[in-house]
Parts: sequence; structure tokens; C-alpha cells
Amino acid sequence: MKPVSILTLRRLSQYLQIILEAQKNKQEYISATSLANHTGVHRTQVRKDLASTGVVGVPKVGHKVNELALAISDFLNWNDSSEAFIVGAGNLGSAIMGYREIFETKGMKILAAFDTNPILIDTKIHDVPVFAMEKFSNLAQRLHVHIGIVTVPPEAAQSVADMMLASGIMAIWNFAPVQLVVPENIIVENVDLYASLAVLSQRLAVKLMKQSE
Amino acid sequence: MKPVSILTLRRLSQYLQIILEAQKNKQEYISATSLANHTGVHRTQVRKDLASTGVVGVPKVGHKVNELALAISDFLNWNDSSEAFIVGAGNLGSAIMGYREIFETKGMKILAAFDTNPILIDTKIHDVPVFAMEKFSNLAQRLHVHIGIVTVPPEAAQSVADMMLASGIMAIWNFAPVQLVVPENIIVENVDLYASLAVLSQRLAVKLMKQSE
DNA sequence: TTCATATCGATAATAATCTATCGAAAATGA
DNA sequence: TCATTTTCGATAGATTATTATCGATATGAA
Repeated sequence: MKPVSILTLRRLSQYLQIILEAQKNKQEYISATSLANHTGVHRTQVRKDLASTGVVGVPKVGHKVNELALAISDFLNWNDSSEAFIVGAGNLGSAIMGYREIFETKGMKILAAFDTNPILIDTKIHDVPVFAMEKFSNLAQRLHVHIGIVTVPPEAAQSVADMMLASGIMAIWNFAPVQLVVPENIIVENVDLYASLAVLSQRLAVKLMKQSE
Repeated sequence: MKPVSILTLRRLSQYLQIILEAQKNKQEYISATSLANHTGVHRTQVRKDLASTGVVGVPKVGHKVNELALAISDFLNWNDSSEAFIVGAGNLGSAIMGYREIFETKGMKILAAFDTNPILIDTKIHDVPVFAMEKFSNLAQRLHVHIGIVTVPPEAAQSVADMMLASGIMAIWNFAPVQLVVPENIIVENVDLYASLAVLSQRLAVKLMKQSE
């Protein structure tokens, strides 16, 4: 199994979203062409992406919706459950805990949250219990938690990451706009809102400039 | 001015983050090499990215921190203020409103939020007033708002987007995991958490598989 | 002053990604 | 049965992105 590019993984998740929708509508087959039309990705690219999960389609027909959904979910490891801890129970952390159930359908179970704010400690946010930071390490090791979600302010992010790694965390989902320094065997996935905003605002500026010409 | 790739824009925002940090520390000069070391991007790539903003550096010295920060901010249009409305005042919407002040330093001012939930209407969330959906169109046109932020559940996203476009919105920051269908002159920037999670979980699965071999 | 070094900016080479093309297979309808 | 259409999967070509190379320039030390 060859390693698959990040771009392919992101697109697979997009396709899956559409396929699940088709599944809801009791559609039996779906073609790469129609996925291409829905996403704007070129149809040959869609085929390549799907091929990397190992599925095979039927000419003129496409892929069985159920099988394709299962194949992609499997490939993304969304059918196994991975446990996660989240550090930072502020605005963003709460929002993510609010999506707890959806994330569980995608293989990630948020077991607990951690924060330094005494007001929050020993409460529950969207059914997720909030503990003091000091408890992270012990619990993470006892429960074999592999995923750490970072939703703290930027200045705290690196020290939280260090603490996570010292507790056996192997993958970090980082929502802080900071480039975390970690050993290279550690997986870091960044959700960088500023980068996203940068694309939006520059594109808009260019567009407005062109219009006023 | 040639169009700049999305990847370059995202990296520029990353560099800026580091440059602002250096500015805080009263550092006078910063080199492409050091930005490369901080981000993991190749140093020649950093130079190309910076070149696209028009800045010029000094051999052996690098770039003046202040000038570089200004050049990138300008390039991203973060020194001008753009007004935005946000639709969906739930968990995620609230989280984003919580970052209102930070976003303002990056050129985006969230003027108001809109929701269908009567409990929320006419309240304030993180100082942002929440209005009924019906008021969107009128206000957006009167205030010449160009940016719409979508933080509603996936099933409502397309209709919200349609409503936004009918009200003169030109750029959509979409947090719903849905591929919005819009005319091609409309700018859509997606923040796709599922795609991000897909990368994380697949990479982690591969890693764990390799370890157990 | 001269040399070594760090950096810049430009250009060339490599690698990755995306798009086009083509033959084969399955369905549909004449 | 046989042409037509749609899609698949594979391969080749084109585009884009990344990395390497090289000469030039500023700094600081010998």
C-alpha cells in the first residue's frame, strides 16, 4: 500500500460526504463522474483517489454506494474508534465538543476535556467531563489515549503539546495558530483559521480591485 | 501582479504569525532562512513566497521585521477592514465570535450574527448582536457587507449561501462540511473539519499499523 | 584590505499533481 | 444481434509546485 497524499485524503472525505448523502436517498450506485460534478474535482482525479482505497467499479454503472462508503470509511480508519482528549474548554473547545457525536461516527471519541480554569473543572460541556490539567497525563496513559486536541490560546499551545507528548499522545489535532515543534514521528494536523482567512481576504481584495478597474 | 497560489497565501499567513512574534520581541531583522526553519518550508520556497508580495531583502541580513510584517499584511488585505455577517450562532458560530477581536486585527470585522433560534435573537454573543434571519438581506445591502460566514448545520448551508448571494455577499467563509454550489465569480473558502480529521486518522492508522508490524 | 560566511534573488532541475486520451466492459435500445 | 453510450482503469502528457544551484552582495573578522 503506497502512501497517499494529503490532498487525496481530504478529497476522499469530501466524496464520502456526498456518498453518505446518496446512501440516505437510497441510491444504489454512484459514479466517479457524478462525484466529480459534485466536487469540481476532475473525474480522472476522482478515479485515482478512489483507486487508492482499493475499490473497483463497474463500467457504465459506477460503484455500489454502500460498498464505496464502507471502503472509504475503512481507508480513513473511521470504522475503528480512537480515543481523544481535548485541552482547552473555551469557545472553540466547547464548539468541538458540541460535535462530539458526529466525530464519533468518524472514528474519534472525545473522552474528556482539560482546562486550567477552575470554574470549568469538574463540570461537563456537551456531556464531556472537564478535568484539571494535572490529570491529563495519568488518565491518558491509563486509558491509552492516542489523540490530543489543542484548543488553547496560541501562547499556551506549545507547552500543552509538550505535555501531551510526554503523556504518550501520538497525534495532535491543533487548532491554535502556531507551528508546533514536535519529534518527526508525531502526527500533527493543523486547522489554521488564519491561513483560511488569508486566502479569503486576499482573493476578495483582488476581486474587488478588478471590479473597480 | 500575477495571481498567487492558495498554498502561497496559506504559508504567508504562517510566516506573518512568526514575524509578528519576532516583532513583539523587538527583533529588527528576520531572514527567509529562519522562517524556513520555523515552518519546515524550504528556504527557497519561502523566498519565492515573500517575493510575490513584492518585498526585497538585504543579503546577509534578511528583511526588516516591521516592513515585512506590513508587506504581508497589505498583501493579504489585512490592513483594510472588511465587514462580515455570520449566520449560525450555535457552538461554532459563538466560538468564532469569540475571536472577533483577533479577526479584526486581520481585517475582518464581524458586525452581526443571524440565527433562526428565537432564544438567541436580539441577544448578544461575545458583543456581537444576533438578529433574525429575515433581517440579513436588508442589513447586508444597507451596510455593504461583502463577507458571509456560514456556521449552520450542513443541511441548512446551501440555502443560507443562496440567501447570502441574493443579498449581495461576494465571499463566503464556509464552516459547514458541504460543497456549496455558487456562481463562479463568488469566492468560497471552506474550513472542512472532516477533511482535516480524515488526514489525522488515516495517518495515525498507518502509523499504528507500522508499529505493530 | 582581504577573506569567510550568510543571505538574497534568479534560474534550472526535479518531483508531484492534475488533465487528457484510449481501449475495454457493461448496459441500453434499435 | 449489433451499434451506441457511459463508465472504468491505465497510461501518457501537461501543468504546477518544490528543491537545488549559482552568482552577487552585505557583514564581520583576520
